[in-house]
Amino acid sequence: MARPRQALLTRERIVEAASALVDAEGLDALSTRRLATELSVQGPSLYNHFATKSDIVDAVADAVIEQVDVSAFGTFPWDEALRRWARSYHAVLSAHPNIVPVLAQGPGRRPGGLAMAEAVYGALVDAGWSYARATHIGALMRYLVTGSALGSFALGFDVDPQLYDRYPHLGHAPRLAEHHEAVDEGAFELGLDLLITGLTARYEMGTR
Amino acid sequence: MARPRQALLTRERIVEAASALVDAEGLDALSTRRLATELSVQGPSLYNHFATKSDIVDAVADAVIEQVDVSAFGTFPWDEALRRWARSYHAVLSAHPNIVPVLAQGPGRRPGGLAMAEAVYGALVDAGWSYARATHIGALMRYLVTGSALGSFALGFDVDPQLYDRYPHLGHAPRLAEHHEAVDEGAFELGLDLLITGLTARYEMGTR
DNA sequence: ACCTGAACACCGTTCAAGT
DNA sequence: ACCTGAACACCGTTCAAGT
Repeated sequence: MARPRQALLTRERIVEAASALVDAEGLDALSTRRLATELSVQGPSLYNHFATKSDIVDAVADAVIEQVDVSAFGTFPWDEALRRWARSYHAVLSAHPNIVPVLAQGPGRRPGGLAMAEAVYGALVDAGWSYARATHIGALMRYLVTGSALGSFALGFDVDPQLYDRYPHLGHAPRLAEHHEAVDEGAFELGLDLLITGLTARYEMGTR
Repeated sequence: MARPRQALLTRERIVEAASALVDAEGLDALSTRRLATELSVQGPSLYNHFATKSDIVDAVADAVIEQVDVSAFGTFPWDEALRRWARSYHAVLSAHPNIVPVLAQGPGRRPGGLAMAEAVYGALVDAGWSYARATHIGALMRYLVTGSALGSFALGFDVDPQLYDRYPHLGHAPRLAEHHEAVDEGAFELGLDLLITGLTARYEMGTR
C-alpha cells in the first residue's frame, strides 16, 4: 500500500489513540511505533500529521485541559468561581494522572492551556486583584492541583510493612493505600479551603 | 580489560555522575550508556552496582531529599517548624528541578524520603494533630512544594508575543520570564503563608 | 498528499567470557 | 567480584520510493 485514496489517519484519530494509550499504560508506553500499531499503520506515517512525538503529547495534554470547566468565572464571585474551577481542574487531572507531568510544565503554546489561563487571570484582575497577586494566585492553584494529581500521597508509600520498622511514626503508612482516595481528597479539600478562606480574608482587608 | 584489581566504579561515584547529568541536562539525558561514558566504562558495567536504571534514578532522588533540613522539628513549635522545613524543601527542590517528577511520586522505599516523612508526621502528631489531619498536612505541603518546583509558572508561557493576540488578559505573559524568580517565589510564599496561617487558626480553635 | 520499507543513531538489559 | 563485547528487542526520526 502507498497512499490510499482515503487517508488512513487524521490528527483526531491519532490524539484519541494516544490519549487512550497514555491513560491505560502511562507516558512511557507511548512510542511512535506502538501508537502506529494501535492505528494499524507503520511508525513513520505519524509524521505526515505531526512534526514530532512531542507535538502529539502536547495535543493529548491540551485535550485534557479543554475538559476543565471554567464557566464559573462568568457566573460567580471570584472566590466561589475559583473554588469551582479548582475542583473541576482537580477532577479532570485526577482522571488522567499520567499526563500531569506535561501539564505541570505550563501552557507553553497549547491553546486550551492559554484559554484557561486567560479565564482565570481575567476574572481575578476584573475582581480587583493586582496583576502581581492575580499571577500568584493562578500559580498557586496550579501548584496545588498538579502537585496533588501528579502522585497520590497515600499511594506514594511502599506497602511492605517491614520497611517501616525503623520509623516509629509511620506504622500506618503501608495501610494508607486502602483509603487513598479519601486521604488524597481530604488533603486537596483542606488545601483548597485554607487558600480560598485566606485569600478572601486578605481581599476584604483590602490587600489585593 | 576485564576485572581490575581496584574496582572502577562505586555506587557513590555512579550516583554523583548521574546527579550531575540530571541537573545539567535533564532526566531524558540520563541513559545508561551516556552515564557509563561519563564514568569511562561500558554501559553494562553499571549493572554490577545497581539492578536497574530505575534504582539509579531513585538513588539520585534520595540524595536530593537528604539535603532537606528537618532539624526545625526538634527545636521550634509545629507551625514555625513547618514553615522552616517547607522553605528548605522548596529551596532544595528548586535547585534540582529535573528530579522533581520522581520525588512527586512519593518516598516509595527511599530511606531519605521515609526519614523526612517520619520527622514531619511525628512532629505534627506530637503537637496534637489527629492522624488524619497530620497526613493531610504532610500531603498538602508536598503538593505545594513539588507543584511549584516541577515547573516554573512564570516560565511556563511561550515567549512569542504574537501567541497572545487572542487572549486580551495575557499580554504580559511573554514578559513573565524576565522576573520568573520573583513571580515563582511570590506565589510559593503566598501559598505557604495562607496554609500555615489557616492551620494555626484551626489549631487554636481546637479543630485538629 | 500520504503511506511504506530501509536506514541511522540511539535506548535498557542479559549473558557468556575474561581476569 | 567486576568489567567487557556481542546480542536482543526496542526507541525517534529521516528519506527516497511508491501511488
